[in-house]
Order: sequence, then C-alpha cells, then structure tokens
Amino acid sequence: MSSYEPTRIEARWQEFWQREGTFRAVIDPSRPKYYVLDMFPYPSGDGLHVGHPEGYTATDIIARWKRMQGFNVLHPMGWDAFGLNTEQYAVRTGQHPAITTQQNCTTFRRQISALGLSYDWEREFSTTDPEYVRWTQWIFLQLYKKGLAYTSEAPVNWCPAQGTVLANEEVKDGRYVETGDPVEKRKLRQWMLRITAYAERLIADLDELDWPEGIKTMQREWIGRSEGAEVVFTVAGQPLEFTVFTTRPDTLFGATYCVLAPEHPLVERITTPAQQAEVGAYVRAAQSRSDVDRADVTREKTGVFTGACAVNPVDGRELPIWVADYVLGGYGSGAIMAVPGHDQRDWEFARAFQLPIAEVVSGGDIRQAAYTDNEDGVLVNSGLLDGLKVPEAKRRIIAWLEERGCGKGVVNYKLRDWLFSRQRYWGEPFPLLQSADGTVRAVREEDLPVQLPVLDNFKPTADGRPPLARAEDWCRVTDPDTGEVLFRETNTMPQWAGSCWYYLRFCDPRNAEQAWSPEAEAYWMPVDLYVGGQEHAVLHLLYARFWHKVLYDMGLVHTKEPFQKLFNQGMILAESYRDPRGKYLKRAEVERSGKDWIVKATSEPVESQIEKMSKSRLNVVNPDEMVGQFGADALRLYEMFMGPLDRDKPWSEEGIRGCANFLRRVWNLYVDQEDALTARIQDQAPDAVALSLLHRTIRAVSQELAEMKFNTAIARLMEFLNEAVKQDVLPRELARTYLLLLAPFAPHLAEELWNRMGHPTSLAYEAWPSWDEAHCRQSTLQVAVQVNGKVRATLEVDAVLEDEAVLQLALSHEKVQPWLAGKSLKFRKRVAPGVVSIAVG
RNA sequence: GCCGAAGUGGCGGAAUGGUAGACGCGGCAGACUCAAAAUCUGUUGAGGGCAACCUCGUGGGGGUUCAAGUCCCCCCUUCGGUACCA
Repeated sequence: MSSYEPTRIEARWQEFWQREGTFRAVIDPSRPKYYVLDMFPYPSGDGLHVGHPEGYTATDIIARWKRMQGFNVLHPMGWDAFGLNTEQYAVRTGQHPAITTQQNCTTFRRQISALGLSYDWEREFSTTDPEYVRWTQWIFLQLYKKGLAYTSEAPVNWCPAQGTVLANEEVKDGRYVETGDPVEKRKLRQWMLRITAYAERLIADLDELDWPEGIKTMQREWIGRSEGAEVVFTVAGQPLEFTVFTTRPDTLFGATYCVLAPEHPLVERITTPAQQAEVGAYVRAAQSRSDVDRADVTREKTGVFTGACAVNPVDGRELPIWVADYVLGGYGSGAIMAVPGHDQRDWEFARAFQLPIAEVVSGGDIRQAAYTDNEDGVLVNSGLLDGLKVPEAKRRIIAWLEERGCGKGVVNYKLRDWLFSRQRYWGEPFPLLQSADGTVRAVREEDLPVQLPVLDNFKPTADGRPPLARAEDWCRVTDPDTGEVLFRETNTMPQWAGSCWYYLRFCDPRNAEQAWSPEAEAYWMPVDLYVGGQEHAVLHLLYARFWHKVLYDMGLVHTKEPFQKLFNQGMILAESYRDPRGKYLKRAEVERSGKDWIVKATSEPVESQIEKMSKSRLNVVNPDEMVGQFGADALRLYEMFMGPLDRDKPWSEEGIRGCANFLRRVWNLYVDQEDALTARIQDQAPDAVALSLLHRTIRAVSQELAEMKFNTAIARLMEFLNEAVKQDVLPRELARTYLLLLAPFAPHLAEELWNRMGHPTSLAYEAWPSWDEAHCRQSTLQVAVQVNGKVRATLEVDAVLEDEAVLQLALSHEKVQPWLAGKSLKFRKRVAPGVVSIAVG
C-alpha cells in the first residue's frame, strides 16, 4: 500500500494546481518578471509524440525554478491552429476545419496537461479564435497603412500539389520544404510584405541577442547582405542602358562580356534579328525549366549571344551581351558584368564559349582558374587602379563612377519581400475590399474580424480561384455609406501570420479593446527565454522579428527584439526497422537475433536505424503510453536526462525505466511500508559530512540549471540519493531541502512528499535553497600525484593542509618514490586542490 | 563547394588545460525466493599479472605543455544549414 504510484499522485497534484490557480500569472510591479515561452504547437490530428515534451519540460523546469527564486513567471501555452493539414483533412472528409481544430486542440491540451506543466491555462488561445484573428488582421492593416503591404504581379513559387503559392523561405531546391512537392514559377497577383525594408536592422540587431551563433549565422546568410556597386552600361548603338550589380567593381577593367538573365526585360529589345530565333528558344527553354532542374548546380553552363554589345563605362570598350540562366532574374538587377579572370562562374562560362579571359588582379594564374582573392591581390591593366590593392581599388572606382554618374556604391540583399497570400481556406482572411475600379481599401477596424465564410467544399474553384471565391455572398459587400458594391480579397494569410505575434497576445490574452495593453506589454516583454526547434531558424523567427520591429516603430512595443534568449532543443530520434524491400516495420513486428534484427513472422533480416520519429517510419513513441506506464515525472526526468538539451538523442525505453526507478527510490527514502514517513527521517542536526553533501548538491544543481544542463543536474540529484540511502538517518532539514531541489524536475512527486512531510501548501513558491561555500568543503581531500603527467598515487589529505606539506607527502609517497629514483626533479607544484604535478628528467 | 555542430566503454552520455568514463542503461556475481519477476548489495574500458601493480585507451596523424578528450595545424567520418546571390 505504500509503493510509488505515479498515476495517482500526478492526478492529485494536477488537480490541486488547477483548483488553487497555482500558476496563474498576474502583473506585480513589486516583483521581477520572467517570461518563458515554448514555440506553440500546430495541433495535428496525430497528437503529441515524445519530441514535444522535451522543450516543454525544459521550459517548465526553468519556470518552476524561477518562481522559487522569486520571479513572477509568465509561462503560457496555446495553439497555432491554422494550416494545411487541417484543411486537407477537410477536403478529404468534408469535416469543417473549425471542428477538426477544436478536437485536435482538446487532444493536445489533454496530453500536455498530463505532463504536469506549470502553464497558466487561463491564457490559452488558438490563432483561429475570432478574437485573435481580429487582432492579426488589425496588425496586418497597420502594415498595410504603413505601405509595407502591397500587391505584386511578379513570378511566384506555385506549388501545384498544394494548390497555393509559397514564400521564398518555404522553397528549397525547387521543392516545398514541408512536403517535398515540386514548385514552379507562375505569374500571379499576390500580396507581399516589405520585409526588405527591415533587412539592415534584422541583421544589425542580431548582435544584441542571446541566441545560438548558428541561428544568427543562418539568419544573416538568409538576409545575405553584400556591399558592392551598381554600374550602368549603355547598349552600343542604341539609346538603351542597363544596370549591373557587382561586389567587385575593382575588376571593371577585366569585364570581357555581359550577361542578362533570361527574364531580363531588355533581352527582347536588344537581340539582333540574326540572333532572334536562337535567343527566343533559349529564353523559352529557361522559362519552362523547372525550379528543381534549375537548382542543380552541377549543370554545365548554357547561354546564347544576343548579337548586341554593351559599352564599358571605364574604357569605352564594347562587350558582347549574352543571355544565360546562371544569372538570376531575381537578384541584383538581373544583369552582370562578367569578369572571367576573377569570378569562377564567369570563368567557366568563358571557357565554354571561348570568350576572352583578362587578368586585372595579379597573384593567381587565370589560365587555371579564376583568381578571386580580394585582400592581397594587386590591380593591373586597369588604368587609374593599377598598383592598388583590391579594397582600395574598390573605393577608388566607386568614387570615379559616382563622379561621372554612371554608377554608385550600394548594398544588396538576398532577402526578398515576403509573399504573404495563400490560395487556401483555413487561414486569416485579408481585411481588404476591392471596388469595381480595382482600388483597394481596408475594412474598418470596428468591422474586424473578417470571419471565414462557412463552406462545405474547400477546394479551389473550377477556374482556379481560391476556395473563398466559392462563397459568393461573402465576397460581395455593400458599402453602408455609399451603397457601392465591393469585393473581398479571397486569398488568406499564411500560417506564419498567427505565430508572428502570439507572444504579445499572451501578455494580455483576454483584452477585448486592444491586441494587448501597453501596461501588460511593458511589464512582461521581452520573452526572456524562448525554446523550440531549429526548423524555425529562418522562417518563423525572421517573420516574427520583422513584425515586432514594425510594431516597435509604431510605439506599440518597447523592445526592438521580441526574444532575448533563444534555445533550440534537439530532436528525439528513435530506432526504426526496414525489411530488405525497404518497407518499415513496427517494433512489435521484429525481434533480436544475436546482434541483428529479424521479422518475427518470417525470420527475414531487418535493417535497423536511428531516425527522426515519424508516422511513416512507424517509430513514433506516444507520451500518453509513457505517462501511463511510468508516470509524467519519469517521462519528464528521462527527457532531460537523455543528454544535453540542444543535441539530437535516441529514445530508449530502458532509459525511462531507469528514471522511473530513481523516482521510486526517492519515494522509498521518504515513505515506508505503512505509508508513513520513514523512520530514518529524524529531527536531528545534520553532521558536517551530510551538510557538505547537501550544499554541494545545491551548488551543482543551481549552477547547472542556470546553464540549462539538466542532464548533469539530475545526475547530482541521483548522487545525493545514492549517498542518502546508505545512511541510517536522514536529517529532516536534508529531506526537506532535497525535495525543493527535486521539485522543478519531478514536481508531482516533490509536492506529494512535501505534503507528507507536513506542509499543507504547494512548494511552488518556496524559496530555492542557497548554498554556503563553507559547508561545501570537505574535511579530507583526494590528491592525485602526477609524475610526468601520469597519475602514480592518490593520497587522502586533510583539506586545510598547506600546499608545501602536500607536496612533501607526495614526494615521499612510496608509490611515487620509484618514479623519482635516479632522476632529477624539474618541476613540482600543486596545480589544483586535488592534483600535484611532478616532472623529472 | 561553402558555413556550422559533432566523433569518448556494449549503449545514452560526464569531464574551469589537472585522477578520462560522473550519472544512468545493459552485463556479470551475490542476497531474498520453492522458483521466477521485482527489489537490494557488489562489480563492470581493453590487455597483461596470483597479487601489489603495469601497459594501452577519447575518429586518424603531427604539434604546444610538467600535464591535452579539452589548445594549435593537417586529414577522415557523420549530421544539420546553404548553394550559379555576381
């Protein structure tokens, strides 16, 4: 009757916390705040897998620890519930996405609640709630009114399989990053957000953030700032000109031809009649080439001559103008000056088409490869630049170009504007109306939110318009003042919209008048710790930072950046099994045969591998089962004990069993067979040895929590237990303090034992124990004696013994003596409290 | 190709330049049991030795140092990111 029963204990305390409102967060200016946030999940129909609780447990431990340190903690959870999966489910089954969403949120809430996470559930919301959509639309209108939202007719990423366009960030190697579906270019009128206007600040402000360097680097590279120059070339014999962007204006004298991207508007106009057919064919071929194909870098360079020439502004020389698809239409000005001597791509192209290669920077051998050094190379054959090093030559030529009005220094970015519209149903409608003459106007703020029309068919229309176009009544609006007939925008916002500001709504989630109150924002923001997966390194984090900066410029938020500290948890991997035909098998279908795995039914050999958990690989571990079998505390503990939070780690059922075992041993330390406190817990002052153990444990756990090294912190708690069970007596003071140390990690068990020790209230706000260095010291000390770097003896000495005395003991030690015999002493020093180093020669 | 991160027992992983392998899993031995499971105790890097001990050992090769898993140089492998961005 006294054994550890996690299920019972956990239900009891979860109910207690909810009833008591233990984790409700209320603004309190007298206390410092701490805002700890998880990247909120998309509630899919599959429910949670054990990867989700990893980050959630980490933030929960920090939240609980910070509360015990006196911080007023904001720790909310909600749902990023718009999105494709729910919509596709609706297309398949006809069930309305709102219903699916509600069901999925309920499942997620139940699963997450079972983990005993200390969220303030009163702040929960879904991005699909009309009240939230209202303010998402409101923020969009602020961007629109600032001129940051506009429509564009440019070629966009169209994904036929998804039936929608995608943002640049969602496409990689010509495929949709989520599904791998191929993407093609299509010209469509789309809503864009002018994120490029913030490119400079999005790079610069990264410096102040406590983020992993890798993520900062990825963002910097995505934004892709590069300094260079724009140079204007005129077309020989025609009143036409075009601009090229180059980062190496110093090599202008080395340009031997120019290249226009196939999409460049000038291509058609400058091509000579003789070249018309060839160029036309090339351009058409380039247009029909899929993005997947074009992304292949190993392809041989291709191109055609237009028959026209450009005039190099520095020396008046005529350069042939080519069209080639290695020049991208979307970057810079879609045209380049080619300097094959000093650019590897141009070099390859020149080789392929027998174009001249000129040397203008000495130091390399341009017959072998382009010489691209831009620090030490010295300019040659370059008129006024001769003899200069590259950086100085760049400055000189830019000044020269600017004086003559045929060029200027510029900064260019890879980042493009954010394609913000989707041809989907399950997203936020744009709060925009269009009149018959095509002018666009914003929906009045008091008319927000623009709610989605109720549909029973979520597919695009037969003529290819978005699903919302099916709702003809909804689309048509009459202006109450003028009686004018207006049409609603039928695109919806991408899923990123909702996650761009949810962290702000969490500060004040029930505010009906404003998206958030200035008081709440001023108190809670910024997010002090943000934990989530690395997959959002560019997408979500870049978009959210962009919106935040717009809001900052409007005076609606007081910090330049939303997320002060970012931590990326690793992935939880799991073993999967595949038969020789590549078909995945469930764990239950295979068994071990010696070192190998075989199919139980057929004894066929099976390949096993450690992979990302996914439904298709049949290796998903369900947290509900783990909680049912071992308890939430064991699941939490194991997820943290597996290894460093930021690393990928393979799941092991034996591992969680070990953690459950630890918790049971803790239980048995406190509770006896008769369900009473064990007799070893006594009101007696701890001796020096016990105090030292306790204080060293407090110190280690505190320091490791601060560094989010949860795995080693847990190891310290285990060590304490291993010592404690060896003793006949556990002084009450130690028993009490140990529970406080355990509480952030295994809160249910800690609360239960705390309660059984006679405390009627929760330990959630008990002060975190502090340590005393004086108590940490131990009376004796192990000292290793190294001779020439190898440990030859270990002595136990009094901790207060002087270095010199320890050295003498070491030198005269019987195991050390033989290593010194016949050698001369070169060096001897107590290099650390526990190490004496002796060198002989 | 470029940019990151990583490579340590049978496994997950510990180690401010200072006793490599903490802690856990697994294994082995013992206790309890009619027996098993569970639990408890001990033990567990490899090789050698009766033993005290000795030798080797952190992907590979060099180097710095009294001392290197840790710092420096070169190389290999794995995993992420990125890719004709001028």
